[in-house]
Amino acid sequence: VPARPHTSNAALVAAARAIVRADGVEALTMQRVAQAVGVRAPSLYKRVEDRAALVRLVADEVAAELTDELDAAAARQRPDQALRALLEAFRRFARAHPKEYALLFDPRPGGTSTAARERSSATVLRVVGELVGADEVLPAARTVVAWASGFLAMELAGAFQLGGDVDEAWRYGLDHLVGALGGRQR
Amino acid sequence: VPARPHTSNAALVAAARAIVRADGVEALTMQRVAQAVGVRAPSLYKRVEDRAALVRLVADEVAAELTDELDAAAARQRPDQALRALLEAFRRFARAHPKEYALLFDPRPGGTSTAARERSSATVLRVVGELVGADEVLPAARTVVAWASGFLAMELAGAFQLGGDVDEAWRYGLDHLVGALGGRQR
DNA sequence: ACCTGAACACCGTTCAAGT
DNA sequence: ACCTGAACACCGTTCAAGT
Repeated sequence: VPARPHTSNAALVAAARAIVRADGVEALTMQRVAQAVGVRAPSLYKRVEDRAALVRLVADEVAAELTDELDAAAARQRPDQALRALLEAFRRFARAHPKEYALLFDPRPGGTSTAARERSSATVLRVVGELVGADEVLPAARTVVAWASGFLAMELAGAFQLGGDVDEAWRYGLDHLVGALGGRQR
Repeated sequence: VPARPHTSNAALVAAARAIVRADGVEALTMQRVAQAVGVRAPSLYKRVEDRAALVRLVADEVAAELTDELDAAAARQRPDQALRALLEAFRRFARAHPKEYALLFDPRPGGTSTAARERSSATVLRVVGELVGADEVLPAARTVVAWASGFLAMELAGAFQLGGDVDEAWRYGLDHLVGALGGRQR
């Protein structure tokens, strides 16, 4: 007598993501996911290799959404405005979904799949490339992403502890960085 | 009959740090520290509040060493050269002690004490302040630290996967950032 | 075909009992 | 004063047994 499924892969990922959204990756335990979908923990291994694979599924979903928002925001005419809009969208997403965003830049088990990484890289490379040209696009994109991800890691961790206006610091970095990459001319 | 100590606080921190250096924070378990200093895990709680406190002790030690190296490197005449030297020292330290460095920018339990944070902030603020002036020092320092820490988080995580020269990307960011903050005009 | 309880090897932490 | 074994409440994961 074959047993009927009590859950589905989609329900698994949805439950896992809800836990990450609420309490962060470290709260994503197999037992908690199992409880959320109405089975016992060992049953999850019928649907997913291990915990790291489940984390990866959530990370890929989040990465896809982030990429969509970056794409939409960067649909501007002038390259410097497109880059500014992309970076603003990046920060908006990170602040709106802090725990899910943190997942994307977490080096531990899980991490984003290479496919998801490539898709989001493509958007940034296109926008930065239009601003600085093909010769410099790779180092320029790395500079921009390093700054933005570093800034948000610190902002979300509450690492800006010396007072002052965090929005002002973001704007300052954005202005100087986009300016240095060629946003001044034209 | 009072029992004689089998270990010391210093030995505890030294053992904990050796584990972090070798295998990263996630390998720092109470049992492994206990084994390294020759006692059982429960005994550690006579010397340290809990695991997070032990992590913090290691982080503070690492932060102090990093600050020393930043201070030494930034002892230059021209502000732009001092900032460049400080950032090069930052990257050198991170690459020489990747696991210990990662501890400093890890938001999880532990983290650096506020005292250690203030000491390293002071160095960066002084150097950046000499370059951009008092008005802009806070946002400028945040821009620089965000970029450098973001870059190293990605470099150490192996997140630069599109090929190209990582050293070139670092130099590109350094040049454009220091340039944008006033390093052009001498 | 899927779900389960029981088990294993780990965690951090507490605490009464030893010396 | 310090150390210990035993215990508790967790983890992830495996697997034989159920339906």
